Amino acid sequence: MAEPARRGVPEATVGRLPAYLRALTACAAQGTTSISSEELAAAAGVRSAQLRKDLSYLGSYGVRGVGYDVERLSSQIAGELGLTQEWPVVIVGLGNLGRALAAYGGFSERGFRVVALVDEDPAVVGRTVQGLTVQTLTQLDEAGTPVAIGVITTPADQAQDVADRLVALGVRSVLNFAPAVLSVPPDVAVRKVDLATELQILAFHEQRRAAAPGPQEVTG
Amino acid sequence: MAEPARRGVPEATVGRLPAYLRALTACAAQGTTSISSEELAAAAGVRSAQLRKDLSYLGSYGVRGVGYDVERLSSQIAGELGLTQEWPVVIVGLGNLGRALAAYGGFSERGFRVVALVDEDPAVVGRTVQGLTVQTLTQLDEAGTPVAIGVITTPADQAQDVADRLVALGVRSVLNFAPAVLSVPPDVAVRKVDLATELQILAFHEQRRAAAPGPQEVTG
DNA sequence: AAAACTTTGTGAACGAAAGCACAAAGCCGT
DNA sequence: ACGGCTTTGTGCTTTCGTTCACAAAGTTTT
Repeated sequence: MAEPARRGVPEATVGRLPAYLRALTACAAQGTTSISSEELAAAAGVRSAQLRKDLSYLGSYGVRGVGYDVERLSSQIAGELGLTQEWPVVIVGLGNLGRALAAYGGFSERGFRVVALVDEDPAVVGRTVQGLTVQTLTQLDEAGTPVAIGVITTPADQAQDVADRLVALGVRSVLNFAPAVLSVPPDVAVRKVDLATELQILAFHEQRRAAAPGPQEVTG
Repeated sequence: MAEPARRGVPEATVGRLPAYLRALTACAAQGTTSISSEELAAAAGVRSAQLRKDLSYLGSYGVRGVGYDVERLSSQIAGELGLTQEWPVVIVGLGNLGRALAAYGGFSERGFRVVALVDEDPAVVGRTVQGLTVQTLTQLDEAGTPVAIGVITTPADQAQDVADRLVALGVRSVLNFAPAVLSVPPDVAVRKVDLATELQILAFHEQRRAAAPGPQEVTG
């Protein structure tokens, strides 16, 4: 097991690793112990050449003529994604979306634990949601709870302020659901999920279909 | 106003148009009537050169030495995105996320109207949520309600079946929140929003920080 | 009216990502 | 042990996206 030359996994590859991991997990659940790049690629919705190239960035974990060991590749990817440890997550903004996320089981399922819920509305602060007492950002700060990832589900006009305070708290990874452009220090990672944007992109294609016939696939 | 040579706006550009539109709307609300590419780019979180190139795909709507007319550019982008008409949306799957989306005001705000809510759970079917009666996919089919965009918020194992039935219903744009790879005909547009994937990508960067110091920005 | 200044629009350079195609490497049957 | 078969890993090519840098085009000042 030589040290793989992992100088820089391309961002596009990183974006696909979760899909590979999910497909592998499904395979393992079915009892499959070995899988070819062709099969795994199909399960993950990519081309086999792309899958092999992606995996090559992590090192050589396949066996020529056979394929990949499901168990081995799973733990390799999980390790690469940092899922061997639990990351503490705070959800800021307990509106409809924030509450839905708090209730979502997908967090704990794989390496993430919601350790705090934050809102500034006095009508919500102090209440218990999903077994956690809702607190203010100030209270979270004073409590000194370690937090790695911040999920922002506040209205857009509060998002920047929340982001600033999260960064001050030591959070260096932010998942932003608010429709706002966040400006953060360069060592902070921000990912944006925006429902309205997605719908508008779909509307663009819907609109174009009306004008110019001819099928076209759209990938995320 | 010559016909712009709009043979193919790049997908990457389409993905940024909503952000531009949002920034322009904010400007208009502040009373700004004209804006330079530099300012608008800053508001949208991109480089000015990229903004200008993006806009150039839609045609020339700026004035050299001055900038862009906020009102004019807004309606140009809105038209390009197909936001001049209302798109009927159906939400399938009324779990936590589905209900949160149903309650979310962001739909109607800009050209989208939720016309139906669908679930297969008998305990939910027939109930009224956000002023709409929850129905089954079969009922939706029989009712013949026109639907352009389908939002899937079911568990992963039901997503493909739902997608198939939506496509059969005439839906050609799908927004998929379920962690599953959907296979659809080539003329159907699919966009995927996956919380777990986003968190895992953040975990990757969080993990890498521990190993290799040195700041790096991450864009969505 | 002409000079000075500002900002757009875009050709060209650059870089990242995707896809192709095949040699290398391992299995299996004889 | 060896030949044939399968599948990986990867150099090369092509496509796509971003950034640079500047001429063209407009505004403002004198």
